[in-house]
Amino acid sequence: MNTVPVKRKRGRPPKSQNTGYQDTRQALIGVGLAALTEKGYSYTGLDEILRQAKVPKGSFYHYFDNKEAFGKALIEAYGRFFANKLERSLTDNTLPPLERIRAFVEGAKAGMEKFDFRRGCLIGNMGQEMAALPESFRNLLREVFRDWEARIARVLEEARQAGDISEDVVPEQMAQFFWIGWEGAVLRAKLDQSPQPLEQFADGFMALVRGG
Amino acid sequence: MNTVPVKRKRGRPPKSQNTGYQDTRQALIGVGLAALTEKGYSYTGLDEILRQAKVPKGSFYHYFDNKEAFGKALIEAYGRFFANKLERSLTDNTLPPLERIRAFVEGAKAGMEKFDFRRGCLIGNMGQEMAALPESFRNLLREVFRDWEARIARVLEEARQAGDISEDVVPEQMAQFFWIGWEGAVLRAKLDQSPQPLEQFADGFMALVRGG
DNA sequence: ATTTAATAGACGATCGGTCGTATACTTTTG
DNA sequence: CAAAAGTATACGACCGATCGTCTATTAAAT
Repeated sequence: MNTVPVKRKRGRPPKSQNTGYQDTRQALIGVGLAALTEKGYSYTGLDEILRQAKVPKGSFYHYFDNKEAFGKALIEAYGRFFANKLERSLTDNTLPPLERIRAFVEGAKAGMEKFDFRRGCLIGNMGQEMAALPESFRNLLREVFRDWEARIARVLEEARQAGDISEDVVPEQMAQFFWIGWEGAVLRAKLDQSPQPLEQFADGFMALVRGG
Repeated sequence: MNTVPVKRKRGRPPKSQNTGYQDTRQALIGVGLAALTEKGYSYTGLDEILRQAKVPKGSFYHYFDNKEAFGKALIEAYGRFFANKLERSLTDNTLPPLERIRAFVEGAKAGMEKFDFRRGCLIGNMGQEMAALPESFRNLLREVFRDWEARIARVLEEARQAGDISEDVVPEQMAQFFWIGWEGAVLRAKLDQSPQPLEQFADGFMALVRGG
């Protein structure tokens, strides 16, 4: 999630040494992800991101139309990053389906702990901020949730067919329940600076799907 | 939650007509609650609150030391307001315990609908923002949750004794689970502009406590 | 020579916060 | 009891810092 910035001269850089146009852009996105998972969109100023990425202010608007476009890029980047992380746990066929969800939870716990529970979920942060955000973000955020939901639903369906969970749970509904509560748990973990809310929610969720 | 502002003359107002010192302060808090439940602390500027409350800037700093002190007053005001609302549902003895929680959920649904799902929970908003907030807010927010938790736990204990829910649910733990997930549901309801996440979570929660 | 990637720096708006002053009520004092 | 002193509330101009954005300019690439 971090990219090393480069010291640049004024004017167009020579082709030889440059690792390409994407470097600066990637640096901005990397720093942006770190900042927004921590403090959200509204509170994070461009200056701070630019300073951390060591990218001059004038350059920002070369790579992005405005802050809104930057925000969209971050949503997309985070959605992809997280879907990937999720999929790594959820497709681990050495584990039974429910254990894979558990594995994701453990991974997330470790991830939050690593940053002392300062960083949460970028999508959750922005969802909460929605009233202060460009309306164009709403659908992007919802689509990310729909994607994540589908991935959990698939695993629950597997669990159902394996007979690990009650016959009458509807995987799609349970998956929605999972992400609703999960975002709440992340929020609370940040507030309490503890993994306990994540565990608490995960335990409840497991009991729910097992008990039907 | 709203207070009507009055046009004031310069200087200290005469005692006869004035409804007292608390008027301006109350107007600020009323407008502040509306603004913060919608957009959070960081994004809400004092100027906006002052404009809406029709209170000049100079007066603000007469009633509050700074924005931080104002924020604390809002947390307290909201905590009290909400605990009250909560208690009205939870002590309705014409209903069995679990139905009272359901009643709260219905009330909250109506409340969010009334404002087109723009306003959420001030405590949840600020919890998510915590990384961008004065550290002094953290304990206040946690205390509010502890208070709300105790109230739900009490009802769950009643339900347990009435035999409405599984013997082996631990009321305190379930109450924590409730608020963890509830804040997630409110977040999602704002994003989706729909009461469905609130229902979805409530249904799951009910199934969980019943099933043990 | 023209185009394009990249930068420097300034722009107006707004941020939280301060200050001097106007007015009304309360307390102290002679 | 009246005048003076002190306090409570209100007002809005102003401050430096920072916000997101934009224009002019530089230098490499074609």
